Amino acid sequence: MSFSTSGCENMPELPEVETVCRGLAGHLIGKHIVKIELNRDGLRFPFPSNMKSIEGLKIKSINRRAKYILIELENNSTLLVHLGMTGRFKLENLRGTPEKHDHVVIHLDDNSTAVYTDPRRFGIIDLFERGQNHPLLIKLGPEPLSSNWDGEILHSSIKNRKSAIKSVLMNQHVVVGIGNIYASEILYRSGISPNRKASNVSSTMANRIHKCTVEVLKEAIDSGGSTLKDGQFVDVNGKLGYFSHGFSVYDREGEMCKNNNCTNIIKKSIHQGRSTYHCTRCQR
DNA sequence: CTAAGGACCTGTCGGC
DNA sequence: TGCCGACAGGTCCTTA
Repeated sequence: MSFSTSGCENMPELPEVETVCRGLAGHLIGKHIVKIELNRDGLRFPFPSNMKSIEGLKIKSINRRAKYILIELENNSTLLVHLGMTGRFKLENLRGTPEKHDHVVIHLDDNSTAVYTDPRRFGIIDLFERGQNHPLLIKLGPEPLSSNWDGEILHSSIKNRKSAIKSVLMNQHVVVGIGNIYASEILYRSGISPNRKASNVSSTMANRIHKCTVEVLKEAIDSGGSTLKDGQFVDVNGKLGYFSHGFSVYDREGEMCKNNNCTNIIKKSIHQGRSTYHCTRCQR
């Protein structure tokens, strides 16, 4: 029995990474890593030379920081994983036929495996010791769903920025976890144009963005979590979460605004080379 | 410090 | 059918 669905794309923003973490946690915690199989030298960065040192260690917990998955092991080691654009995990009770982009296979003591697959190889897998600060984690901004972030903090961190609010929301130094899809979704719900200069976002607007960010991300996590629970498709992919959630504006160019009294058509524009979607009437 | 653009990769899709 | 460019959900690095 395999727990992975096949042929799925991956879409890792905070809710998807959170869903992956929960899926991994349910299957990995308490097990020992008997072998780690590396099928290439690295992904975006070379794998650390001491990767084999985690063989024999027990998996204690799995946490998320921003879009990073942190697999905490015995011996104070932490396996850090970033899914990039196309990374995903497949959980297999018995190792199936290797697929083309299966780069890392974690073999567990019950003969199951967790397989990291990533066609574009923008992902990251690294190892670091607790007490150390991993360089990729140091400069990250606050977690959007924590008490370390609110409308006032957002307002003060963006009030001098000249870029469009959409670009700033995706800046992981300002707040973590928001990517290209949820940036559009959050601003739509906030009623704020993605083109608005961040410095022109008032305190009131910043509070609205904060509230809508929390709502949008939590709803997405909930829909991802519900797909994990049904047992039939215990998938650490995240696609199911997106599917059952549905988007209000993302990828809806030319379609009707979903706001009840609005008959406008969703427009597509480009910020920093990334597609943005919004309603010019509902968002100002 | 901020902002903009290129770079890293493969796969897919639409147009000719 | 084949080729070619555009584009895809991330983020680091360089340059101004």
